[in-house]
Amino acid sequence: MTNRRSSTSAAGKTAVPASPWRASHERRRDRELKRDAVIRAAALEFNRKGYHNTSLDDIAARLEVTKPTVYYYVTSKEQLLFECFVAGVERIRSACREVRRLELPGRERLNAVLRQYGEAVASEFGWCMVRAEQDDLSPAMSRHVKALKSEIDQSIRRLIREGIADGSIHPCDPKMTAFALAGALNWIAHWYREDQSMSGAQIAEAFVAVFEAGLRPRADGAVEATPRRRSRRTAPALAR
Amino acid sequence: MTNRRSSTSAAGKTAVPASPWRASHERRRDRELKRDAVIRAAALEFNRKGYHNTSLDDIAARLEVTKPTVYYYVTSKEQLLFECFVAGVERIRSACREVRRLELPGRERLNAVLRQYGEAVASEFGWCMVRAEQDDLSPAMSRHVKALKSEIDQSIRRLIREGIADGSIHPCDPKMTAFALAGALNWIAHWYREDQSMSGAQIAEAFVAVFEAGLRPRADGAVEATPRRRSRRTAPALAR
DNA sequence: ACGTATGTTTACTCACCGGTAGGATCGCTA
DNA sequence: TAGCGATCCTACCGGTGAGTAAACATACGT
Repeated sequence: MTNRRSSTSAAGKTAVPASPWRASHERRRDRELKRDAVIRAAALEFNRKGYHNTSLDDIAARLEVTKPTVYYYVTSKEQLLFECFVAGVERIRSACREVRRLELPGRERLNAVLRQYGEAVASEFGWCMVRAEQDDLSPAMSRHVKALKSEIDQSIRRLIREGIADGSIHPCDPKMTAFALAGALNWIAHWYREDQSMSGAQIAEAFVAVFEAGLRPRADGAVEATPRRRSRRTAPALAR
Repeated sequence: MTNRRSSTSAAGKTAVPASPWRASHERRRDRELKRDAVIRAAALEFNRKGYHNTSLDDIAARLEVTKPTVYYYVTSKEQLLFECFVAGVERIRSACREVRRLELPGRERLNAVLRQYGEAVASEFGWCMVRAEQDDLSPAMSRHVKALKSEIDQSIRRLIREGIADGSIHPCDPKMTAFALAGALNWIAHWYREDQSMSGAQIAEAFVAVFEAGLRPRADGAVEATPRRRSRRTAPALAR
């Protein structure tokens, strides 16, 4: 849930059992916990019915409180969406940062990011992350969202360029390729609700395999880049 | 715009200049034209601001008429969205049908469909096509939408299977591959509004190239499957 | 014991928007 | 030119849902 204010100066384990600070610390901590619960509840509800079809009463009901209580932890419905978005996207951003330390060929680093990306999109915040549109947000927040998305896009493009440079990635147009990869992964949020026959990690892995191989048959007989577990089930759903 | 009722029995060119039927024919034709204009206006407006942030007054304003006039051609806002969806999707469906006649390897046939798919998503109806969610539609229409989407999905999967069978497509999981392809293409609708540096056809072509090649370098030196026209421009946008 | 922080409620306002009733207008036909 | 159907308007209704005011409750510090 990636919340700031996670450190309230000193820790609560200060031996003193009845420290005058403890209570206020615990309250503050409690508050954070509740706030996160509110955001999570919003994400779950947005998942089910979409942003516009979810009222704050719905979210409140899920938490078994009333609407004003929700407003006690959050200033607006818009902010709720924004926080959900951030929660989802933060995971990808950190993956982008982490990967820069790795001394691996570009493609491997890219794959690592894509895997995290896929899992994030399949998480409870995936829907919000993917559907948070400028239409639904104030200009200020919209800009913020756009900036975060753009940052990720640029990271992916850079990884692609680096991969091409070090020969681990087939020469291609970085921009279009990044769009294609991100799009495929983003779309997971649309069908994952209905078709949960695989875990987020499994989906991410399967997608990476698809991306790597491409459609055209390969000269070398390599069939699958990664050992695959077949999860055979009658699987519905589609483009949607 | 793919509208039924396009043939009103006889044609208007019956030599008789003042046929008593002509007027009514022309009126009927006129009506269809106007109806299509309404739907198109809705699509354009949904494009700009999203379904929920577009009021029927907005749509009416774009047409320089009033809301009841819109209702004269359409029974509900929901229907408007539905029609836009159908307009977009129909193009893909017909591509799927057409392609079955072609005596080509599976991959080529798949590519043909994907190209149409990409162009459809980049059209004015792309947004509606892609974003028409069950959340926004009545159960009945939602089912209808789902069925159409599913049909397309199944077509793509079949083409993939056939391609694998005839050796023109690298062995892979048809379901996941179809999801990845459709997702990448669907997502075009999200960024195409902001980044129109390429035409729909160009984007479709670029995507097909990406899909074909895959990320992993190829043993054969083939760099690009299709001769590419570079459209160099500073291009913004990203994952979104 | 008592004021004060914090947390939660009831009860409300207010704007917007989908949809409709009913009337005015225009062009065609007789 | 009276009449009729098609088209489009003004004016309205009703529901919904975001957001708020203010009371109420509980626990905390003193």
